[in-house]
Amino acid sequence: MADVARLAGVSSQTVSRVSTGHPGVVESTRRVVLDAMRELGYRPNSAARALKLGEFRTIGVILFTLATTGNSRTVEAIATQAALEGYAITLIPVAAPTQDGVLGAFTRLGELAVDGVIVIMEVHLLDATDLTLPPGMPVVVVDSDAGDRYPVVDTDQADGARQAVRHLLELGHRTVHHVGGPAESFSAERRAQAWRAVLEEAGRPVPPVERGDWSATSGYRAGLTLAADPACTAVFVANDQMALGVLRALHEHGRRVPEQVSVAGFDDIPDAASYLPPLTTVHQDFAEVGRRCVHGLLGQIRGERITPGTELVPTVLVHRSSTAAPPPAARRAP
Amino acid sequence: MADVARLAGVSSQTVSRVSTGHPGVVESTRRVVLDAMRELGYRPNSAARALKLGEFRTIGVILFTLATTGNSRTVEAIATQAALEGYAITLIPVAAPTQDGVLGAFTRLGELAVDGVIVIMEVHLLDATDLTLPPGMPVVVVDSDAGDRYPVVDTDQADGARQAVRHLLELGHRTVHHVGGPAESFSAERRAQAWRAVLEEAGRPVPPVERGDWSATSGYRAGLTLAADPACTAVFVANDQMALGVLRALHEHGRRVPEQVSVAGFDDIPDAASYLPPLTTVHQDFAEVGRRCVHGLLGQIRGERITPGTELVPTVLVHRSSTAAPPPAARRAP
DNA sequence: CTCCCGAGTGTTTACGTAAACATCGATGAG
DNA sequence: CTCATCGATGTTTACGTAAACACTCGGGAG
Repeated sequence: MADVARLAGVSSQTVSRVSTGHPGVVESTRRVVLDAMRELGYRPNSAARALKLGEFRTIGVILFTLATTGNSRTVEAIATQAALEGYAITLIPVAAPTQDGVLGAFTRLGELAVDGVIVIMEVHLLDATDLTLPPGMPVVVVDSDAGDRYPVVDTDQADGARQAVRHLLELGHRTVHHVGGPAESFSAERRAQAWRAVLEEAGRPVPPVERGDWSATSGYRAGLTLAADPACTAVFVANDQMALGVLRALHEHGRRVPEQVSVAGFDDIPDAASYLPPLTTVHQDFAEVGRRCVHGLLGQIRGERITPGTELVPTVLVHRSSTAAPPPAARRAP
Repeated sequence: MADVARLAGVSSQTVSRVSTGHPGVVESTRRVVLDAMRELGYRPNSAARALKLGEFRTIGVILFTLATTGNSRTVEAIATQAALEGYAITLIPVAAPTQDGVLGAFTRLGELAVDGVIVIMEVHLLDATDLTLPPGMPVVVVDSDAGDRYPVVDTDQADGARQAVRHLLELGHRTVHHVGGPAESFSAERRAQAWRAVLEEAGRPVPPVERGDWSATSGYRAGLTLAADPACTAVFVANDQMALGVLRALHEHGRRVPEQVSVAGFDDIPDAASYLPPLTTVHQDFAEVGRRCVHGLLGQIRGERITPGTELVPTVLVHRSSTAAPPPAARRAP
């Protein structure tokens, strides 16, 4: 900066004013400074700037994995929105979904140059670990029921599940089976709860839940059990990838979808439209989740009061070809 | 830090020595300082540290999107490996795959606190834009043919494609059709070139290439054309998601896979094992790509000489159920 | 006993920036 | 003509840290 000032024949403070876009610099001076900057290839040192300003203009994102569609799309949305607001994103991967792993990530966070954190993680693990967020660190949580302590942004899991299950009941199915996500997942839990609630409300029997780990392979395993049950005419699967596995299991056992069995998923990943058959599923608006996370976090960073509570992003059921009325034999007597 | 020093009754320099783990501090002193740190909730200011040391211990990653499996898995591998080395990852999303978008990302990069960059991007766009990497900024490129100017790490696209096409020929198919990725993609281009080369080498006819944009939907469109061509008995698709679309198109037109048409993909995304039928595909080792990127970049950061050239990560063909010998009528006369 | 050495700790300084304050010159009102 | 005012620019300072150097003190060699 001093070099630029010397070359431009001004003080370093004027260079600073130009580089931060402050007003009160006459156009001719500004031009000279910009030329000098270009000539010397000057670029501001962000460490010094951060030291001076006390802020990094960076947001940390703590998560387990980018391998699930939901996470990677949420992160992308967060990154895009943050960039729009002039913030960068620092990824803090948790090595393993264990207490130690989480603890390690939070320790690293403490040493990291971030103004706030977005935590994409089941709250169970947050609780199990006696992690200490650096005091005063703004935080927003995704995919968790920590609404009583932190601001939480999340997809309206329950409503999405309700829409899917009601849709299947309205088609005339006597009841709806469920392939759930891992028990530790709060999203999975809420989808399962809503499924159960709709069935109970309608006075329908509640079949036992099959469980998977979100992967297509685990969905396939669950599907094998369902395919063997002739009473099963409708399945609500907790995500699209497991639904893919369920479709495969049903297909391999000669149970046609949707003629004999209806299948509905959750997420509406792009591939779902190309499944065999194209999947009816609950569409999640990941971009909106990302947007609200960043908005809430920047609010805190700018000093707004922290308001715990959960912000829900609405979902919408996308009808495709994997759901239909049950075969006549299985139809419920009126 | 001054407060800690006062409480511990030592100089701030001793606090610094403790916090950076320098030797030459006697155990008793160390303990007192650590206690003081804990009591005051001290954590080092990374901006000041970065300013003093002239390094941020952060790597920037520039990419278009996390929506493709390849990108998100590569990023995850990079993040994990970087964390192991004590580096954080800053994501720099490119708003739009246009020159302006790329330029914007590189401009932001200039102001960002990073010690080096990993660019996950087609080199075409790098070239089209007159972007200026900050001089002296270490860089590693993925998915590009910039090997003459930058160090490049990439999957061995050509060999993977060769394996897939040869496998199909060995099964007895007269030739192999191809559904390629977008023309701007270097990966897509190399897969297509290798496909063509194998066919020409074997003296087989080279059918026209169908093109998609990596999405399942675009694969479906390409598949519709192929399904209408009775001479088509084998297809090599440039990624698994498009292969999913091709499978759907073939299925809807009553062409059975693999009895009538064989399909091979590229990527080996986890879902591919659950397609109908499970997909034969080329497995990419994204984790290894990420590892080598970080390794190469850290080498540069530590001052090793830059060695342009491409490092190829091997691939392996995974045999599943979507490929088989062609129907007798289509079999090639010996 | 003296001197030197080295381990342990303290003091000084600089990293690059921007806020706060100081200065300067031109303009317009009285 | 003088002086207050205001816009443009310069000077000083502090942000929190760690390297470089300085100092102290105990112990061993001569």
